[in-house]
Amino acid sequence: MRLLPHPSTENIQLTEVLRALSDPVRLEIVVRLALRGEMTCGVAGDDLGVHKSTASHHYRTLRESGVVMTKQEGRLKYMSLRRDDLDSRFPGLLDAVLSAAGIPSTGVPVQR
Amino acid sequence: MRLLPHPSTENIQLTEVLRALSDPVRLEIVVRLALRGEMTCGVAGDDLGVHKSTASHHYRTLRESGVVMTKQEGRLKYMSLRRDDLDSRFPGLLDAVLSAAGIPSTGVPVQR
DNA sequence: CTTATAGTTGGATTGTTGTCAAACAATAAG
DNA sequence: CTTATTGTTTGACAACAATCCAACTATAAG
Repeated sequence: MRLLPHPSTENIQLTEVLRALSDPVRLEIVVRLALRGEMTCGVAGDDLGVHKSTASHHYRTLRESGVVMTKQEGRLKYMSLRRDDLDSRFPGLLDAVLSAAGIPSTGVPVQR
Repeated sequence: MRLLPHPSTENIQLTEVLRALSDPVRLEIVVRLALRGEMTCGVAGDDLGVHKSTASHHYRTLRESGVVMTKQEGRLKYMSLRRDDLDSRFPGLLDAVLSAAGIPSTGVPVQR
């Protein structure tokens, strides 16, 4: 199992995250990851309406911005949302975006 | 007093808002508006390190994406954050972004 | 009317981005 | 070893975006 290069939590930049999320194709990938959890690139990129190489570029943008974590197992690559990292760095941001994108709230701790 | 063309609340698009907020110059303008409330373009764009025409383009991007409202009075143009519109369309999003950008929470109703 | 102020517009430039297609790399399976 | 699968890389291209400068518009003030 190999891990690909990712930014550390403290190096995740707000504007880069917002930019990563501002593309409809990437946002759809993020929504899928939020709904169904970790999945392979193939599944995440299925029926997106773009070429697989285009999708691959989007995976990279999402990884380099710190939005997703990717690990390789065999010939598959598994992507997952970096929920905890994003929540700790930018509390409430991911939930607000997912909710705005039509996803039911995920029961993240309420701030009192 | 004149109003410039703005998207209606229901026509504010999530990806456009995220894109508008993903530029450091525009995010700084938004932060200023959040901290100090309505202000003229001149004040909002002071000391941003970009030419005034560049700032003007950013005002337009912010307005067309639905992030700010602009009204003209005399020879001045006043910009303000469309807080209520953004909150109603994408609850929690603006607060999360502002908080991530280093602004103290603004006492928006806690979700229970 | 002339001048100053506030901001926009258009052109030019430079760099970035989203896309596809084709070639490639790496792993797994026969 | 050969073939199939999964995903990346490279090149090309068109569209877009950020920037500056200069010219412009509109209002206000003298």
